[in-house]
Amino acid sequence: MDDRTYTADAEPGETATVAGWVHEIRDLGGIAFLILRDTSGRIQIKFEKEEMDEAMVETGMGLSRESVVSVTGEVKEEPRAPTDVEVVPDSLEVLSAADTELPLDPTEKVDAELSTRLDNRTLDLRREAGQAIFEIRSEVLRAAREAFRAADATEINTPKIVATGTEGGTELFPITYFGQEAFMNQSPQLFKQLVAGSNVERVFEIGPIFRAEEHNTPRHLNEATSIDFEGAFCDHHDAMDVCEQVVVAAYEAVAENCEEALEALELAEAFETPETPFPRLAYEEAIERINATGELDEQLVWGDDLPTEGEKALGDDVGGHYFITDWPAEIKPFYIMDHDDDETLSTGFDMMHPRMELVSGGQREHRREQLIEGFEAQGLDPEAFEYYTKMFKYGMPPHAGWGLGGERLVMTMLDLDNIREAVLFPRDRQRLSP
RNA sequence: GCCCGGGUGGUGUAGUGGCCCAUCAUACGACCCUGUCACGGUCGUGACGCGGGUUCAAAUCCCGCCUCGGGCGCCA
Repeated sequence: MDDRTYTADAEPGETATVAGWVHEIRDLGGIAFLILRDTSGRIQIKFEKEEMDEAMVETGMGLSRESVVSVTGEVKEEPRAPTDVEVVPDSLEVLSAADTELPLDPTEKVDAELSTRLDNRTLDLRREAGQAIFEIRSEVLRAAREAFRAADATEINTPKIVATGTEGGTELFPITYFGQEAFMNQSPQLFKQLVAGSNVERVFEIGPIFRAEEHNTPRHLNEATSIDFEGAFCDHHDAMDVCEQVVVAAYEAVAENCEEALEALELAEAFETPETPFPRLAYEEAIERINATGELDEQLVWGDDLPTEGEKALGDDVGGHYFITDWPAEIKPFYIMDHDDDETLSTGFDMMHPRMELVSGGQREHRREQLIEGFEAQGLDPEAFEYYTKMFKYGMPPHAGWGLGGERLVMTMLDLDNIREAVLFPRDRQRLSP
């Protein structure tokens, strides 16, 4: 198919072969128009029935929507055509005929529910808006990688099949590993720390995480893409700086390189890169501001985790991305370091979009004694994490890092209603296929 | 895990006890139409998630199951 021309590249005056899907056929009687769609756009094919090969016209007029065809003919300038050019066909080949009844309508004359769309993702991605989300997602990941490289971080890949969980917190998917009990990893946390403790120093990973929580919300997935950073000789302030850089780089790249996709999503006008620096609110200030909004029935007190309603009230109040820092030590995991001068305060931070939490991070506990105490305080057996704690005996530098929900980044960036829109084949409480 | 709300032609919907052998759009089939661009016109095919119950009468009320979505908790 070397000689195939994208519909967007077809130039008047040349003979070209275009190939794609039958988007629509408008048969006006003596003349008919076939709208052919490919990844680059659409082009009109004109059929003048009295003047063209009878068999070709018959084949063309008999095509069902979404059939795949290849058309060769002269490309002509034509002001009456939708793109100002049209193809006058010499030959037409049907590469794959489609059933006449489609499970969803790629021309978008009729809506489809998310569930129907996910069951028929291939057809769903023939819609401009469907394609646009994943073009943008790809750009977000490209830009994030570039920003990490600019921050001297090395891309790594850590195991997804593990012997023990990471933090004890969320539920894990159990699997059988050659007769041994094993789990799907919920986070690269421990492994990226082990690499940050090497000469590699600064690492990032973009990969899947698995969480077996039976939640059923528009912002949770059981298989998600985590964008992780960990850097040796970094404190939580440095980690927040990198976080901000990566998120802003993603927005900037999308604004610059995804104009068409943003237009397809009707976001071209409204799209804005968040302003930096993101405000950094101490936890204490955050609960005070939430209380001051009066949105909550009960006032928050020191030590409370932030309820969803409170996060939203604060998000509306702040109006953009922001960090919450200096959490009470007791509600952050054991591997997060506490402040030197106040053990009740953690160096843990969250980065928030007004709609939801995007990032969780902090400076890590690199002192082995304290780390082991932390395991015990959280009811975990340090013995089970020997592979991890052992390395803290051989020179573990101070280090910090964070994890960013990739789908949440795309979802909030594009103002999607449901996080499943940002995953090709989402895994949720009830969906295991396709 | 707890709680709430849905499931009607291929798709998206109207219908909350009789007006329904079920509305509308789109798709599909047939016919007409030489510049459409949501092409238009005429005609036609096609559906009440499953099982049980209440009632003279059930898409509509009740129970169970299946299935989808949402809220909370928790989190990325």
